[in-house]
Amino acid sequence: MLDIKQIRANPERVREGLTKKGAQVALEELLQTDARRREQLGRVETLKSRRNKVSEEVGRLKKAGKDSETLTQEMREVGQEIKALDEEIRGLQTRLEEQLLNIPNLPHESVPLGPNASANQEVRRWGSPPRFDFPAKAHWDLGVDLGLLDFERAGKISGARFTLYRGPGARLERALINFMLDLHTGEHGYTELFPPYMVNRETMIGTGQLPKFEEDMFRVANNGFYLIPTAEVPVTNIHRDEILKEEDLPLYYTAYTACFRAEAGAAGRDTRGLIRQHQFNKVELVKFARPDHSYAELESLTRNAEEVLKRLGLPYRVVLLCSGDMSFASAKTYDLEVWLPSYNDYKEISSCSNFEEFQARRANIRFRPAGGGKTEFVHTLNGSGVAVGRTVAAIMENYQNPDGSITIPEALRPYMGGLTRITGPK
RNA sequence: GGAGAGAUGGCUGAGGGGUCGAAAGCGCUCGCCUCGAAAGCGAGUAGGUGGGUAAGCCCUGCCUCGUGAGUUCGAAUCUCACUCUCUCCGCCA
Repeated sequence: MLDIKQIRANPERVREGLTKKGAQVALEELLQTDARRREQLGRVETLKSRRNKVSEEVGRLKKAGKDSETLTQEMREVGQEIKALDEEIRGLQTRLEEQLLNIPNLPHESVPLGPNASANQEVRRWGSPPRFDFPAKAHWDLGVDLGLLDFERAGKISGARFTLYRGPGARLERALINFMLDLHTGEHGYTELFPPYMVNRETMIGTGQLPKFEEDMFRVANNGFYLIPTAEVPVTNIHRDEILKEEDLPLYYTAYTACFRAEAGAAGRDTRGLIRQHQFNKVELVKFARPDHSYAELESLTRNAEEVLKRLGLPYRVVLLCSGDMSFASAKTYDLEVWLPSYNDYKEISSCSNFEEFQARRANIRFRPAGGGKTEFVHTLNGSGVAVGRTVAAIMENYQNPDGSITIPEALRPYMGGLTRITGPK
C-alpha cells in the first residue's frame, strides 16, 4: 500500500511511477475522497471535543447536586450529529482503503523503464548450457520413461496440472528441499520455519495477493481459508501488527512449503511437464530489513538463491525486471532463470524482490529505532530459494545422458542415499 | 462438536458508569550514589492520527483497554454479536 500522505503531497510523482508500471489508477477520485474525509474528520473532532468537555462538566454538576438537564439535552443533539458524521467518515474511509489496496507499488529508481518482459535487462550469467551430441529429451519424457513422473495417474486422482512423483523422482524432490534448507540455514543464516498452508484473508491482504488477485488463489469452500500461493504469505505475516526492535533487524527466515496457484489467466501456457502446476514445492527466503539496508539485502538474498543453482551446477542467468514486468507489490525484482534444454531458453526459477514498505504498511509491520523515537515501517523482501519442481526439471534435462539416464549432481548425492545416477524403472 | 473461564500498556496484574489512557509490581531508560558494579534513592517509560510553531525530546485536539455494534450527557467498566486463548468432555492423525 502506498502512503496516502505521499499521494496527497506528490500526486505527480505517484502518477509517474504508476505509469511506469503500466497501471491505470484514478488518483483524482482517491484524492477527492481523502479531502472529504479529512474535512469531515475535522468537524466531528471539534464536536467530540465539546462533548467530552461538557460531559465532564455534567459529572461535576451531578456530584454537586445541581441541575444538568440543559446540557444533557444539548449533548443529545450533538450526539446525533456525531453519529451521522462518523457514519459518513466510515464510508469514506472504506472507499479510500479499497482504492489504496488496489494501487500497485512504485518502481525503484534503478529499475529500467519498459512495458513488458522484452525490456528486462540481463545482469549476469553463470555456467553455460550443455551441448548434447544426441537427441536431448524434455523432462516430461525423461521423467515418464524413467518412471519418475506420472502425469496420467495425477490426472486421474486430481486433474490437469498435477504431478505424481515416484521412486527416485519423489526422493529427488525431497532431497532438493532438504539440500536447500540446509544451505540457507547452515550457511546463509536463515531461521527455518514451517508455517500453515491455509491462511485467513487478512494475511493474504498483508502481502498483496488480495483483494486484487482473488481469481488466482484457491479458497477452501467451507471455512474461507486461502491456500498459500507461496510461503512468502504466511512468513511475511508472522510479524503482522508487531513493532520489532531495530537491533533485531535484519531478520532472515526460510521455509519450505507446498504452494497452490489457480493461475486463471495462464491456461494454455506451459501445459506439459512440471513447469506450471496447481501445486508445487518451493523453499522461500524472507527478510525484514531496515529501510536504509534493504537494497543491499536484496543483493545478498539474490546471491543466496543463486548459490543453490551454482552448487547444483545448473546454468542460469540473473535478469533485472523492467517497470512493466514487475509484480504488483514489488519495487525491484531480480528473476533467476535456469537453462532448460526443452525450452531452448532460460526459464524463471526464482524471483527476488524488495517490496520496501509496501507490504509492511498493509500488514502494519514496524520497528522502533534504536535511539527511541517514532516507529517506522520495515522493508520486506523475499525470493524463491528456489522453486523445487522446476529444479527437478532442470536437473533431469541438463544432466541427462545418451542412454536416457540422469546423473545426480554431486551436491545432491548425500541427500539421495549416495545414488549417482537414475537409470530406469526396476 | 458440547460446557465453562478469560482477553487491560514490553510483561504480571488491579479497576465493574464520571479528572482512568488506566493503580501497583517487574522490566527498560536517564540521573544520584560508587574506583566500578550491585543494592538503594529520584525521575521517566503504550500506540495511532490531526493541528499549532521556523523547527523541536514544546503546546494541543481526536481515537484506541480483543473486534464490531448498542445503551448513556458520559463506557475499560452495562447489553448484544463475533474472534481468539485457556480448562474439561467428545472426536481424531
